[in-house]
Amino acid sequence: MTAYTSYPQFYVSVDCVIFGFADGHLKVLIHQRPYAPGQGEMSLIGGFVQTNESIDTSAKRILKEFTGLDNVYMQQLATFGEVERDPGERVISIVYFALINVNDYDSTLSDIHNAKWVDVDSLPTLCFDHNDMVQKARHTVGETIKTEPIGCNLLPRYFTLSLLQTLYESILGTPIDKRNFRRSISEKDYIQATDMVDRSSSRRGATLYKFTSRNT
Amino acid sequence: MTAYTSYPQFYVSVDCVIFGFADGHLKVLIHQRPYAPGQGEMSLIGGFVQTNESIDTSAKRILKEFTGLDNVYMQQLATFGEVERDPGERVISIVYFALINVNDYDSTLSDIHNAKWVDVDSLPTLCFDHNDMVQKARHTVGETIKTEPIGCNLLPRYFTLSLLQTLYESILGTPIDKRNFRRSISEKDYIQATDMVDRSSSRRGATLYKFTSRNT
DNA sequence: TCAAAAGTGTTAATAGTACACCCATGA
DNA sequence: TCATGGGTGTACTATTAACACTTTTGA
Repeated sequence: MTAYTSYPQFYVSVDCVIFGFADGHLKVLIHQRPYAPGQGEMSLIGGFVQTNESIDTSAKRILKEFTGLDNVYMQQLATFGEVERDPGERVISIVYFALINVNDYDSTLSDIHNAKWVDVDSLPTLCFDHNDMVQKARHTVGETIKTEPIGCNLLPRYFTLSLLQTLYESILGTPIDKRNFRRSISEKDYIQATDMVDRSSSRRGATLYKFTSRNT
Repeated sequence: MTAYTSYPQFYVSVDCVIFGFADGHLKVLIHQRPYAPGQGEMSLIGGFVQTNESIDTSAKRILKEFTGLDNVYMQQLATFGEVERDPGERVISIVYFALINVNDYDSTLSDIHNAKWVDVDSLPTLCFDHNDMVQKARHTVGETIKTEPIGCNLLPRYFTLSLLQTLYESILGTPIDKRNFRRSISEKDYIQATDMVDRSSSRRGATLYKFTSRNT
């Protein structure tokens, strides 16, 4: 039980890159750090691992605290462990990213945590190595969305193909040909048309689609 | 400086999935765990993070201790943090994988550490969650080798195309068509022929190739 | 009637897959 | 002379990329 006592112990934190999609842009939830070091700087959502929880559980707890959400698509990204990454104390940080529907987000929590959604393409300077974390997370989301229907986690239940395309474009950072996009999407079996029509964004109206299995 | 004192601290270990290639098979270096818990069980190469080193540095140090090697291809894989993953104490383990040339391996270290190379396809039961670590590492190596010339780290400086193909087959776990393999490899610019011939494995002799830039 | 977004097919290029025989040599 | 591994090309299929016009409808 005590074979390890000669080894040092460390604070271990979890930082979450929480992605959302709004106004045609990929967004990240950040907040003002409430304590030193870096007090007042902008920061990813994070917290410390507790003794009674696994790191996955810890990530879910933190996400719930800041968004009000359970059952969210979440994935471990990487662990950041430079000695001086946190100028206060040595903290090893395990980074997760999450994809959430911003409409489900409990916006009353914004005030409590000084949190806000910012466009991933115009992110301010964040504390410590948090900008690196976002960059890496964004890259991974981009690679993943090419093959997996993870977009369902960022969109409302019903959505138009134009919105879906805008989502892909904002994640990948490149324009996509409309016809090629629609063909490739329809060859997969992720989504299906409904008989509903959205008239809010065009006179003609656009067919509303839904994901076939709402995978969390 | 003391804003974090109310949070718990943890032992943080690094476990390394060290891959080598010998006898036409992908191998992993494992050893007999010298201390409790799990004393005597087979284990990945690992150690504890020290206060004065980053986690990357820690991984390199551990690799050097067990193989004698510096400047090795190494990549962080994932962090394992179930509460009870180590039955002795709570230990959060950051996993790296490394690709080394088994000929460079200092085999005198085998005796010191009770280490041996075992075929990745007939791995014994390892302690804790180490089998999961190997499985995940192998998957990542397989994905990576499809697009990156990481094979150079597993092979001797000069090698035949047959050996290279065997390497790919052993990593991917599937047979590959010889002509297609040779074409696809020659379309990339990873490797170039030398004027040397290897006669050790065939009467006719096979052209020896080398990687164009020896990336570590 | 027109502005604005929705919707729709074809062609060319590229990448990937399947497949079988001759070559050079030492024993 | 023959057994062994080395070396080579072609046809088919699937995937990806490029590209422009018609439809619907509310203002």
